[in-house]
Amino acid sequence: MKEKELRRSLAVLPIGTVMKLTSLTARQIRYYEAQQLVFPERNEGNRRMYSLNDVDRLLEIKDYLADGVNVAGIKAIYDQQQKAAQAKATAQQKPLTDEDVRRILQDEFIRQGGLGHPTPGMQRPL
Amino acid sequence: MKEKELRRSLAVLPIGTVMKLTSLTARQIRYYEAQQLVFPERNEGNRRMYSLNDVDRLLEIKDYLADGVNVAGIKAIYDQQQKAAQAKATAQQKPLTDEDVRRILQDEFIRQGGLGHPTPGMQRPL
DNA sequence: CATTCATGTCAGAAAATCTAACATCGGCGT
DNA sequence: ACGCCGATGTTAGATTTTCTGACATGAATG
Repeated sequence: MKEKELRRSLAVLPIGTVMKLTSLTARQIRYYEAQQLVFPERNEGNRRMYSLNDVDRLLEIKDYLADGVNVAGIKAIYDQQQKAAQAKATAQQKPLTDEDVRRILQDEFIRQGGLGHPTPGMQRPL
Repeated sequence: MKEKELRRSLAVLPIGTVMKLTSLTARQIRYYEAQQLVFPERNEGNRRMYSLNDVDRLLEIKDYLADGVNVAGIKAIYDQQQKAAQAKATAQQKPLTDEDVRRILQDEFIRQGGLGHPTPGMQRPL
């Protein structure tokens, strides 16, 4: 079940796609980031890249706002959650080793090659 | 299990992302399309948009090529598969109605709002 | 050696995204 | 009523990404 989590947290979506998936405007999405509600990555060219988890979170934010919760409230909720999660993580140390991550990355979603640009000549030997 | 299929076939990835996920160059990806091995969608601005299924297929193509199968061979394989799938589809008619699709779209991945841009004022009534 | 296949590279145009600034609009306290 | 603030709209100019089309190349092959 670990590769699914990785997949969902891979930042692969540009803001245009996220706009369509959430029906939010770019303005809104960037504003929520400025308010520390989402934390998209940036690609080499400084463009925001979102994961499926980010999309989920944006949809959540939209729900909260529609329910009358303001941005500060939402941030408080997330800060709360994060503190709880952190405590839990501290409890059960070392749940996933670097070795695990490497193995997973070489798996289905990113098979032979994947994100770590291999040298151009790299090919399965025979 | 149907929404997973939909998710995987949603065209949400720009070519830059696909390049990273597959370690293919834009040139290669476009060439495979010209050779009818993949069929990305286009967005309103004519940019290619890929689904996770497309990524899988590109990784497959990469494997085939590494194994010495040329593009014509790969195309033959896919044409074959498609013919088989089509026959099967003809056999069991109407496996998924438009209604089903609509219901699924309104579900998890694209929840309230989703792709079908609702009017700006649209909000859950109270 | 001339072709063909798969890919590289380049140029110019168009689309997408970025930041920063200013505008608007609804609610709310005074 | 007034002014403030939170959330969003809009615009401008710059930068990045992607597009198509053309020409180049290296390996294999007849």
